[in-house]
Amino acid sequence: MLQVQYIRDNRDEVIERLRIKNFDATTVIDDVKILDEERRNLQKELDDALAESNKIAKEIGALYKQGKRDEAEKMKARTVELKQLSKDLGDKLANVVNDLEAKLVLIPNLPHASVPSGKTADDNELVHQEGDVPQLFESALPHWDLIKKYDIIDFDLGNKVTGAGFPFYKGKGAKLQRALINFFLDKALDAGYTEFQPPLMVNEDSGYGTGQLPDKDGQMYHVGEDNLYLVPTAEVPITNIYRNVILKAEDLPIKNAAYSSCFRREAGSWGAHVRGLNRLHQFDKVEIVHIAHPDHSYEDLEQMRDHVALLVRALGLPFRILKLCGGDLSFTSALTYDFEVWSAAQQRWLEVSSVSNFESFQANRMKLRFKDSDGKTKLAHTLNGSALALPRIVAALLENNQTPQGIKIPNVLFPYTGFELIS
RNA sequence: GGAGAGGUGGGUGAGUGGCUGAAACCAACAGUUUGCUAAACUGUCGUACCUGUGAAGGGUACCGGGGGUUCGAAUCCCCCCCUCUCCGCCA
Repeated sequence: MLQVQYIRDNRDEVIERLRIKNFDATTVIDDVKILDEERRNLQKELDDALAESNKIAKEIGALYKQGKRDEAEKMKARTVELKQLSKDLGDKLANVVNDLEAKLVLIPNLPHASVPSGKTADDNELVHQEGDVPQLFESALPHWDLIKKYDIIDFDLGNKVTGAGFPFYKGKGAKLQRALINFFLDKALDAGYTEFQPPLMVNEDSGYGTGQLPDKDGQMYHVGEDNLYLVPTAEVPITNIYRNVILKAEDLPIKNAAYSSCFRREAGSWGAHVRGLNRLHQFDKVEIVHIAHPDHSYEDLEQMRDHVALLVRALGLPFRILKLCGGDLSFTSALTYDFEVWSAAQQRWLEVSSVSNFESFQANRMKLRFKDSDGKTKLAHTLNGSALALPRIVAALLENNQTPQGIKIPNVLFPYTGFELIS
């Protein structure tokens, strides 16, 4: 969430920039200003009342020591009043703070100055495209048929054992998964990332920290018995490592990478366009997370973008990079690049990575700060991106690389798969 | 699952009702000394909010979380959470 102080000092600018996200913030910002002023006034009154209480308590203590019981008893009358007063003020203050918070969480992150205006995904800006679109032979199949033909991924078994969206990977399909994960992780290590294996369940505080809670709780699987959530992405545990932490400036940037299974309920988002591997309840992903100095976070973003491009390129997949327009940008993001690979049999682009700079939006919520060289404690910037998400990469690989003889594995994966063809 | 112990500042750890936002030590930072390193010495050394706003200064809150007793709570009482140890079970 945004910092109150920033809103207070830059009202018009905030409203103006949020227009890019097609968000009219006028009312909520003015509410925030009013509530914030109320909060400060109440705070002052409360502090004054408590200060007087403290002073009297000290005097009473002193009087008791001198044996002046009567005088002490007399002073107690005022403390009764003050106690009631501070209780009332405290209650009022708590209410105002609650209302203020409730308003603040409604305000999206400010888009970066370079974000194009626009309403839908059609307005996203194409910033890069490379690779040749493969020409498939006559009897080429979409991946959901290929996986059956070669018996490498089994949705029916998943349906039987768990339910829709939980496939089994078998034989060379399973090996291919493992190969991709290891390939992605090795590349991350080459690029200077620290590898983590995070817990696959997180507590409530972590859900709030990265913003899945309170709004998007329906998207996570909840283990009620222990009040834990299955991670929708490794971003959640990896970023929450730094919740309530004050780092040193020289620690930045922190670059972490983690492979994890990801669990998403995807309630209400199923349809014809999400066949096969296009959308799953459980999938695998390698995630990269940066904690960056505010002055350099956009350099980090470019670095991450380059890293993801390197991965897709190495796999030989035609891809394009889009800069999301204001309307398509997520609530929490300031700037996002989407990576899409061409899926030859489906004849469509599939999103395989989303690389975002959240600036201090997440950091403010989870109190992720650092001590800068000027001695001041400031909010850090958080960034993350997929590097990469497996299922759609697999879908594109299968479709694009199919030949009458079988599916060709990209060269870079040979050392990991141990085979060159799925036949 | 059973039994017990415990949660205090970056760390160790003192503190059982007012003189404690918190001893001491360690770490860290700055400086003095120094051919270099080390050592020694000196100083600084929590966070948030309000006020002031160039800084300083002042006020309030925070000793796992919440509530209560009291003029006054890290300290007493109640509830909750978490961690550790031993036993049992077990990948």
